[in-house]
Amino acid sequence: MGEKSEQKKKIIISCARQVFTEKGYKNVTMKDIVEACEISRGGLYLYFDSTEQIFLEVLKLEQDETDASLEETLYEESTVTDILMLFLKEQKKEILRRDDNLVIATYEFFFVTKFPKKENSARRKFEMGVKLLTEIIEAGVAAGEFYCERPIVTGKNIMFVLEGLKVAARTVGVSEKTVDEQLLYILQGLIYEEEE
Amino acid sequence: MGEKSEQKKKIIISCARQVFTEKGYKNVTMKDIVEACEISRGGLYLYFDSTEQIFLEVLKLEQDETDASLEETLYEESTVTDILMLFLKEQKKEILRRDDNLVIATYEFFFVTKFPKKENSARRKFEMGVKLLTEIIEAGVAAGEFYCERPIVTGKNIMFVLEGLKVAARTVGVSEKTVDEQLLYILQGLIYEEEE
Amino acid sequence: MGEKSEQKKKIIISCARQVFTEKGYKNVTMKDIVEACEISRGGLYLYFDSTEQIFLEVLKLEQDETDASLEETLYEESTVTDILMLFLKEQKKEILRRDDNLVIATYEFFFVTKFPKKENSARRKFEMGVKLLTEIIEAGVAAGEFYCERPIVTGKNIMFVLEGLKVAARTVGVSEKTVDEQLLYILQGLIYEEEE
Amino acid sequence: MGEKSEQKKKIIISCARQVFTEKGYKNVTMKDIVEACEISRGGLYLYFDSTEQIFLEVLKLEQDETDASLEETLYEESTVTDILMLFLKEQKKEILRRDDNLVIATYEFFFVTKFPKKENSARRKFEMGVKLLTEIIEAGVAAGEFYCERPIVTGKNIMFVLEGLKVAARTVGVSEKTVDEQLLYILQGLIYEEEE
DNA sequence: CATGAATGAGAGTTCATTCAT
DNA sequence: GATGAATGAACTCTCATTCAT
Repeated sequence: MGEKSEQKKKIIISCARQVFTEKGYKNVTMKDIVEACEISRGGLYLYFDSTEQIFLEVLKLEQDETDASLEETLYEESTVTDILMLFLKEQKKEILRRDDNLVIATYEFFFVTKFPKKENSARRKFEMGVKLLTEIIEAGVAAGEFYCERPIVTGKNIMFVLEGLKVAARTVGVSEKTVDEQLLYILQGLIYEEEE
Repeated sequence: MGEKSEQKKKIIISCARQVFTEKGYKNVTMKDIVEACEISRGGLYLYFDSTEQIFLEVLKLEQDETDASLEETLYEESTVTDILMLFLKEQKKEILRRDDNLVIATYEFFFVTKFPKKENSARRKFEMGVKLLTEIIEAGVAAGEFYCERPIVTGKNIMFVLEGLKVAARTVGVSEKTVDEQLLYILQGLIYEEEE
Repeated sequence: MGEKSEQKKKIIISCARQVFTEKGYKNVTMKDIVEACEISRGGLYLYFDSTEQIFLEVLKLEQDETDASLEETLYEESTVTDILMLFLKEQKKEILRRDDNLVIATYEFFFVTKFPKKENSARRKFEMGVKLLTEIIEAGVAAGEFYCERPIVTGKNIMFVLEGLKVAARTVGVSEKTVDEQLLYILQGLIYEEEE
Repeated sequence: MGEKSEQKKKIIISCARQVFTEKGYKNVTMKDIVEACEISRGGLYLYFDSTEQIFLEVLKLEQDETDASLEETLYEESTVTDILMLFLKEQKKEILRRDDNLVIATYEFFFVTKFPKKENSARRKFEMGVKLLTEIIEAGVAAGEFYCERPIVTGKNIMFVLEGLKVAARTVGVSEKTVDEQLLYILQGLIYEEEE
């Protein structure tokens, strides 16, 4: 497959992403994707063999983009607290976002497929989150902005809270107020409070 | 429907529960349930119209049982800390449980079905968790065992962490060590530390 | 599946037989059979999973019928020569029969499927033919009607000639005259000629 | 089409022959041939429109080669019996040959295609076999080596036996011993036995 | 001439749902 | 009420064939 094919592949992945966003993972058929791409039935099979394969590519693309945007924006901020707040703000967006949103499909996917533990991109994403938070916290402690005894455990804790919020938002429902409340709670748990 | 019918319905729900436990929500077909119940194809339709309906009943049953068992066991303990620890221990079991386990199916279900907000039993369960934790925390504060400024927010926070752990255990994988670490972290965040 | 199902199965096999007769083996699709049976698409799958399975049943039925008819008719004759002639006459019919005829489909089937040597019904049929001929010849020799040194080898030889005629009739074409000529040749090779 | 095209055509036919040898006739798709030839999909259609057309060319090539080799080798032998034995030995090879072998595909082809009687190369081959055998037998009779009343009928008979063996070898299975037995039987039927 | 991406008809298969018994 | 055979819509996947480049 030449360059052109790569181009086409990307278009398919992009259309498919939209479909997964709307219907989740398991509900999506090859036919859905065919129709979304305005491609022929057989045409799709030239590039991909199954919805699973396509979804994996969607995830890969997703990850690359996330990685890039994180790096880019985070380190422009001045204080560690600002960085953390920016991170949490991004998370808030992802938690509450209703429209363009792969979160559900991703959960479904990892629930259902017996994923080969390595190459599990969700895990990578989670671990990167923990690492990032840990670094931020450590930097904050060093800068005298934060108080934290075990940054790694706290980092993980925050990631679990965020994960819980994401899921809850899509199952039981979570109000923006609740999200704000929780993010503030996280922040306050870290910020050094002199009066204590 | 007479008594006999009620009886039959219960049998179906019980068999179906097993199926959902094994295959999640979306993967389960009416055929699967028919086979598990050793009932006739048409017979099943006398009681239920869809897997969705059946799953809702499974959830309802589940809830009743959970409610009952919670009430029962919790208030036998002596100290508030003990009660909290017992609660967390139960949660740990649910987080790590691999075999008999409706968690995945439940998530899937609430992801996919545009749930009628009322009657959302997952929400009720979550809220009950928050309420229980809040009560425990308040009792703990009153007893001088805990320190906590806003019990409700902390209660929610704990529930989100637990939710995050549950999901993570089924997607990216979570070790028992990590679970213990997080539960301990929760506990330590509450217990009044005099030296501070 | 109860008795009624058995009934239905037989109807399907019978319709399918017709289809195989007309189109050979490989050309037949499940759809063809569905249409021939005037059954629903899914209905067929209640009874059979593949054309292969159906064809095997057709063959089985075929065999049973052949076995029965052979036994029945053969032993009514008076002299061994008459018996042999009757057998050959039957074979002639099968060689030349153009209309109701599974021969081609059967060859195709055994060409293409890597048949489990045992359970190969074509083999059984061939061997039964050899056995029958051998017995006839031996009886003929005993009765002083035939001359033959090694009845088994001759029996096989005759079966191979008949096999060759059958195939040739369906590939290169064989005239009735040629068939008669060959059958006569076989007969003359056996009948004791005193003048020699 | 120029010389170059002829060249290409031959390459295609040669590759296709290999494919037919491995998969029979009906199982071969244009795709298979495209892949075997390492030619482009569209390219193949410049030369041939269907697998049928290609197979016909394969057969033609086959025939030319067979013709040539027969002529060449046969008439080097000294006695008629030797010539016949050589012929039968060649046939034995073809009967038992498992690997490089178009026999099955050829049968399949002539079963399925409603062959235009003329241009039926299988028929030509069969008739050439009969003619050759008849000549050999007649020569043998003239030389006093064979005894035979109607050489043409006997020639046909031998061809039918060989045909039967070929088919049987590919359907019900035939041991080498059986082939030898039959070839010997043919030979003994011809050789003049003085003691009689 | 040559390429190979694209098309769409059609085969195989599964399942929710109905309905005569 | 209960049964399970039957239906047909929908999905997956393959391949002969075309056509812009």
